[in-house]
Amino acid sequence: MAKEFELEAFLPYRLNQLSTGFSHAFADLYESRFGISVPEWRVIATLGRYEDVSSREICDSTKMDKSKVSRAVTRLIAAKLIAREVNPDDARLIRLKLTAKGRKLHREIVPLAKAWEERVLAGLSDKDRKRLSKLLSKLEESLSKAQPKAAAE
Amino acid sequence: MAKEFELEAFLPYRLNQLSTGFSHAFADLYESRFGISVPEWRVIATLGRYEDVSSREICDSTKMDKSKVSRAVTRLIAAKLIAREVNPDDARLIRLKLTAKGRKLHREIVPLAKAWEERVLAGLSDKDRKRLSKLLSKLEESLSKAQPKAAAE
DNA sequence: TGTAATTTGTTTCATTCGAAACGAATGTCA
DNA sequence: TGACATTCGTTTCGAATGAAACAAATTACA
Repeated sequence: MAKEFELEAFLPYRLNQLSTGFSHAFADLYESRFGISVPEWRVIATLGRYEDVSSREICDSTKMDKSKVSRAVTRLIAAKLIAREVNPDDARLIRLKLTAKGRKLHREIVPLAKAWEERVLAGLSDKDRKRLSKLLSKLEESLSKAQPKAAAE
Repeated sequence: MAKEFELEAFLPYRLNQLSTGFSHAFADLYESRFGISVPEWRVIATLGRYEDVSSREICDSTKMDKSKVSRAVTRLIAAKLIAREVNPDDARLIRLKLTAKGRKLHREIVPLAKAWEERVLAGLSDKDRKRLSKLLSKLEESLSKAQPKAAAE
């Protein structure tokens, strides 16, 4: 029965430190330059990959709360970075897509993201990177099992 | 020049997913049972290891914002889980320590944390766990370099 | 000394958060 | 058809957030 407990070695704590640290560090890079926030960047990134998606699909894919997505979408439309279009088959679904301005931003920010990630991972060998990715996948899998919400049945 | 960008493979995004997912999953376990929040649990965990620390030291060690720590400390004192004591050498520093009630909570929650972590890591071999820990260390190191705040000079 | 700068912890403020309530649209099923 | 349930996206609401202002205590240093 161990009585010592080191918060610094505790997995959720370490992940939290890394997550908030990296998110802020990267956001510092693009927030001032492009005037978008973290949730907005995620919506842009999603639309850069999949055109014509609905808010709900963005929720699913980014696992962001739907009110968060709704607010990000509202701001991005106001900034004319994305456009909405009602789905003729289901008026509840709204088809979102990047505008020309949004595509331009996406083209500029993606290399920035890649360069930034590269710098963060600079100390890791190719083998280390693969290992890291694999281990994170295992954790993701473990999380999805632990989360009763996702495993709705 | 790759034009594809997958948010799901982007490091800060993955870390954020894991971090918020795990934090919530674990918090669900103790919030209802012990009536404490995430920042409060961190303060308790820190005081469980180091007695007689000041708020500032908790800030340093947990990397939480000082207003966050201040609020957590206020609530924990109100709940009689920790006690404050003015440092006779420097009246700005407040020596915090667990009360008997706080130590009891700590004794109960630590095994819970360990068991929970064990469950999350269940799919990983010992070797994988060591690798994960080492890789996270490298990322932590990379982050501390990238953060100009910490490297104040 | 004494004055300015720094440190510590609290509080204020505007913003952000997510859970829940909500309206509108669609689906289900008798 | 009609009644009820469900889904999608927005909005409301109370709580949490972090940056900045702040008071009190200490330190630096002229």
